[in-house]
Parts: sequence; structure tokens; C-alpha cells
Amino acid sequence: MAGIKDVARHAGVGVGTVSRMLNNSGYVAEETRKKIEIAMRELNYTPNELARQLYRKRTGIIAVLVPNIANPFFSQFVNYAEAELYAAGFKMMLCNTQNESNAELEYLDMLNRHIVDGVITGVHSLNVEEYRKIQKPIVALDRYIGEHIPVVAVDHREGGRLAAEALVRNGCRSVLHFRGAVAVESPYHERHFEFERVMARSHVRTIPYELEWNRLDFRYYQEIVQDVFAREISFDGVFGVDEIAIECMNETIRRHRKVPGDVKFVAYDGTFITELVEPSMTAVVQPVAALAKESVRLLSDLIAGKEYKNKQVLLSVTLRKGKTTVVP
Amino acid sequence: MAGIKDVARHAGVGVGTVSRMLNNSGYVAEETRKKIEIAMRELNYTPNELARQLYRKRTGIIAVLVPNIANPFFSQFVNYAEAELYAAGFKMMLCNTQNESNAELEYLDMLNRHIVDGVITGVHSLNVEEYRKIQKPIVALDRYIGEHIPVVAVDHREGGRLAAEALVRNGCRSVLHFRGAVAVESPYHERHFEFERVMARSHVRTIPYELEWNRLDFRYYQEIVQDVFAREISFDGVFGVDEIAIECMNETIRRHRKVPGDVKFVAYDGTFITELVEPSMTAVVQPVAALAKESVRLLSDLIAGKEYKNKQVLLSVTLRKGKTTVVP
DNA sequence: CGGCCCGCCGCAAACGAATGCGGCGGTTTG
DNA sequence: CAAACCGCCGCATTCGTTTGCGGCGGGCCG
Repeated sequence: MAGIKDVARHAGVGVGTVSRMLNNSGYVAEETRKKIEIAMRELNYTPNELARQLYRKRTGIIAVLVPNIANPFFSQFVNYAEAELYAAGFKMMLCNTQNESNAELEYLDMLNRHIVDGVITGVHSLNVEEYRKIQKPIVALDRYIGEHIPVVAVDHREGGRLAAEALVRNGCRSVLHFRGAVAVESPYHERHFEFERVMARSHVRTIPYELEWNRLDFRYYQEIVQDVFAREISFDGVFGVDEIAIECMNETIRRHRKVPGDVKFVAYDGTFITELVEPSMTAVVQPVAALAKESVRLLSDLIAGKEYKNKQVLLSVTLRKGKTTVVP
Repeated sequence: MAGIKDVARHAGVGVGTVSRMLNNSGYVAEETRKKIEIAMRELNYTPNELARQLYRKRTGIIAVLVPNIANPFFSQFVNYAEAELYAAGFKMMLCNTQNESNAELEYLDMLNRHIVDGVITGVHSLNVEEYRKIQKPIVALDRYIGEHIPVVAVDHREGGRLAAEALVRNGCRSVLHFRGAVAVESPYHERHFEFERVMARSHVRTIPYELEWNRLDFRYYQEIVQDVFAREISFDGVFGVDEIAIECMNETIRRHRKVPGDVKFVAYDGTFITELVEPSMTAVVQPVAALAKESVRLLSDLIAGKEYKNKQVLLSVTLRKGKTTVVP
């Protein structure tokens, strides 16, 4: 309620002096400093950040866009991103786009409205064109948007290879391969191409099963699994993102087939849920903490004025051995 | 870059007119309206929200404080809260306090700094006194803070009762009861008291096991379970929050005891992970969506100037039958 | 002793928008 | 025919800061 003017009057100085003291820029005598401190305490003064933001043209807020925050991968990502942003002096605005591209658009527009200083986008629904129009700090997670927008991604090719090799090593002959919708372009898909490539080379049969784009709710995954079993597909290995691999394993167990005896599983992402189930699942794990760290670092650089052209940070994945495969 | 003045000059009108048109308040002739529209388009004008916020003294941003967003309960809560806030015209600032009470304090201070219009706090680490000092819109999730701060909570007493009755019905004689640290006061604990009460009345032995306060990482839960089994405690029923109940079940299965044959499980919270495991777990489920909805509603009311005294919204829980108990 | 630098500080102009007030034509009303 | 009213609009102030510029004493140097 009390403004800087009130403090100044109360302390018998000018507003400039109070301001200088707040940001300790310029000279202010020790004695006046004391007087101002007292005045601030007595009036219970807190600077109004809005006025500062208006003058400085920055808010210190970063928007993080994710499709669904309840999804383990994204909740972990957001968790780390928040920590990194906080450490870098930023606050985080969270945007669950739920695949609503108008929500995505609205949040992007906040850059123009000066509400946020930057955006980290983990969503893929919007037309790429919309992003290109915006000449503001944006970092993309796992998506190539345009040459002026840096990307941080993982080496999905390597991920596909690791998964495939694991299943081959474990002697699988017929592998169920859950894959994202091919219609959507994403670095993301590389893992599927590479997976198929390695399998073909190793003469292992694969049964591709295409999933809808951006359906992250697990009810959907349950439906899919029901469908798979209804069709009496026979397989001795499974590869897919955490959620569907787990659902698939559960149904396998319910039908009294042995894991990993009869069927081996390799999950992709390796979030905590793969460690939560019994048997724990072998998984290609994405370095979520590093993804968050790099995203924030890149964005900070952009905000600080650094220019990036065709910048891509590629992080490597690892295979974590669980109990759904036998050979390491 | 272009400001309202530029638009006004470009359209040959005064700034007031442009402003009136933007907020359509007051009169502006159709013809001038057109001219301004053209000017806005040509200059690619977007109003600077910071200036508006300064004038209006509100930002439309709500801070949501949670201890750990990677925790399924909170990630679901945040998910719903974001949707409700968005629908109510607010943006969400997410704060992962990670039990750092200084972070909590810093975010509360944003109310004074006019960065956020309100706070929904799901964390319990800070001294209650700090909250009482703040005469701004705050809603507490599952915690009684003071008479001027509305609380939205679930009926934990009923939750404790439902869980206890389920285990009694299933014929348990000796139940392992994981409970939160009693040192911390919270409506939250009611479930444990009620649980013990019902068990005593039914002459079922309980083995209470006290957990540390606010440790939400699942490594910790693993340690606890290891400890339990190392001490060779014998039990035929388990009650605890999702994560620990699941860890405990996994270890039980690994030791070749049958679930639910030898040991029954009832989890508390009933997040998606209880449905993700095999066998799926019977759980007392908290109405997370409703919690979020009510929190937002109360906060909106507070911001709109409505006064609440000793307001408490109590939501009821339900028992969801899974496969870790046999009798419904 | 005069000029100059230096520590200290006040004044006023930004920042970009919202809005109360009053003015200006033109029409209705008494 | 004058007063009241109405649609429309510009001007100046306000929101609460930051900061450039310039002033004012006092000490130091030539």
C-alpha cells in the first residue's frame, strides 16, 4: 500500500535516493541509509514489482508448456525445470495445453504482451509457422521448429538401438512395437526407425502398432492393450513408452504368462513408474534432469542476448536393466 | 515495440480513444474504430500487459505451492488446478518448495510485491505465523492455518474408517500401519487416529510405523520397506499412502507371499499408480479434481472481495476396490 | 584563493497504458 | 430560443518505479 514516495517523505529524502538505496546503485550516505531503513520498516514497505517490471521490460517469468503435467515424464521434467529456473532467478508459469492449440497460442502470445521473458515448449500441437513469427526467446524440447529456435533433445536413434539390441540379446523372435503416430514429424520418431532397422538386420520379426498422437491418458493405453490381446497377437517381446509397456505387462501377467520367462519388455522413457512395478522394467531412460538443465541454460542465454543458429543440444540415453529382461 | 501512442498518432486520434476501443469502454465512432484497427494492424500492435497490470494492480496470476510436483498426488492436483484456473481466466505460477521454507516464504511475498493475485498452498513446512501476517487471498489445501484462511480438505476421518473397515472385513489380524510424523499437526492425521480407533474396536492388532515428515521421494519409501522386512515384522494387512503401500506390496511379492491371499493392501490417496500396478490396489481415493475445483472457486471468491470466516470445505473420499483385497 | 573533483542527493522524465473531466458540435426538449 | 442532453473524443493525470542530469557543499591541488 505504501509507495516509495511515502517512504521518501517519511524519511525526509527524495524518491531517487530511496530507489538508489533499494538497488544499491549510486551513492547514498550511511546516515540517510539508516533513516530510510527505519522509514521502510515503519511503513512496512515492499516495492511494487509491477512498476519495476514495467520500467525494466522484463518479469523474470518463464512459461513452460507441456501437454499434460500429470504424465510422469512431464511432471519430472517440470520438477527439474522449476528447480533450474528458480536457481537462475526465474519463476515458472506452467501451461498445460491439453492439446488445445489455442491455449498454446495464447501462452505464446504472452511473449508479446511482455508477461513472460521466455518459453520452453514441450508441446507439439501447434503449427510450426506460429512459432516462426515470434522473434523472442523460445527453446523447444524434443522438436525441431525452425532454425532460429534452439532444440534440446535426446539421441532417440541411440535409444531405439539400445532397446532393439536388448530385445535381440534376450532372444526375442517376435516383438510388439508400439509407436507414435507417423503422421507427426518429430526427432522423437527416430527411435522407431532405428528400432525397426536393427530388428530387420537381426532378422527379428516386429509387429508395429501405431498409437494416436498425443494421447497421454492411461485409460487410452488400457484400451489399446485390450485391443492387442483381443486380436490374439502372439509376441515374446514388447517395446513402447513406459505406460503402455506397463499396461501390456500387467495384462500379460494376468493371463498367466511369465515375465521375463515368456515375454520380455523394454520401456521407453524410464520414468519412476518403471521402477515402481514388479517386476521392475528394463528401460531406455531419458536424462530428464539434464534435459531440464540444458533447456534452462539455453533459454537464459537467449534472454541474455546470445544468438543461436541451428543450435541443437543432443543428450544421450542409457539402458537401465530391470527384471523384464534376463540378459543384460 | 509499438506503443499505444504510436497507434494513436498513426490513426490521427488521441491515446484515450485507442484505449477506450481496446477495452471497449466509453464511446468510439465506428469510423474511428476502423481507422484504429488499421493502425493497430499496420504497426503490429500488442498492448503491453505490464502497464495494464500496474494500473489495475492485478496480474491474473495465481501461485500454486506444492512440496514436489513429481509426486503423483500433487501432479494430478496441479493438473486439475491449472485447468480450473485457466477456465477462470487466471494463469498459474508453479512453485515446487521442496520443503525449503525460504522458497515458500519467497513465494508468499509475491503477494505483497503484487506479482500474484492469490496463493493456493499445498505445503506445510512454514510456520503458521508467516501466513497470518498476510492479509491477501490465500487458500490452504488440507491444512488449517488460521481463521481468516479458507481450507479445502477431504474427510480424512472417513478415509481412515473406510480403510480400517476394509481390512477388518477382509479378516486381517495384524496390520502394518504407515503413518505420517505425528509431530506435525494437520487435518491429514485424522485418518490415522480414526484408523487406529476402528482397529482397536474391532480387536485387530496394528503395527504403527512412523514416517518422516514430507519425504515424498520414493527412494525413501524403498528404504523404509527394506527396514520393515529386515526387522521380520509379520503382518497380513497393510495401510499407507500409495507409494509405500506399493513398495511394500512389491517386496511382499518378491518374497513369494500371495497378494491378496496372504497379505491385503489398502492404499491412501488412490492416485493413478494404484491402478498401474498388478494386482491393482484397493485404495481410499481422494477427489483430486474436486479439491482443485473448490480451491480455485474459493480463491476466486476471495479475490472478488468475498469474505470468509472459518470457512472449511470438506470433501468426502471413496473406497475403490482393487485386487489387493478380496471382500468388497 | 580559484577551480575542480567527489560524495551525496533532489528533480523530473521516462516506462505504457487507463480513465476522469471537460469540450465540442449537434439534437431534443420545454 | 435557450437549456439540457448526447455521442464522441482529447488532454492531462495516475499507477510506482528507475535513472539521467544537474546542483550543492566541502576538500584538495595548483
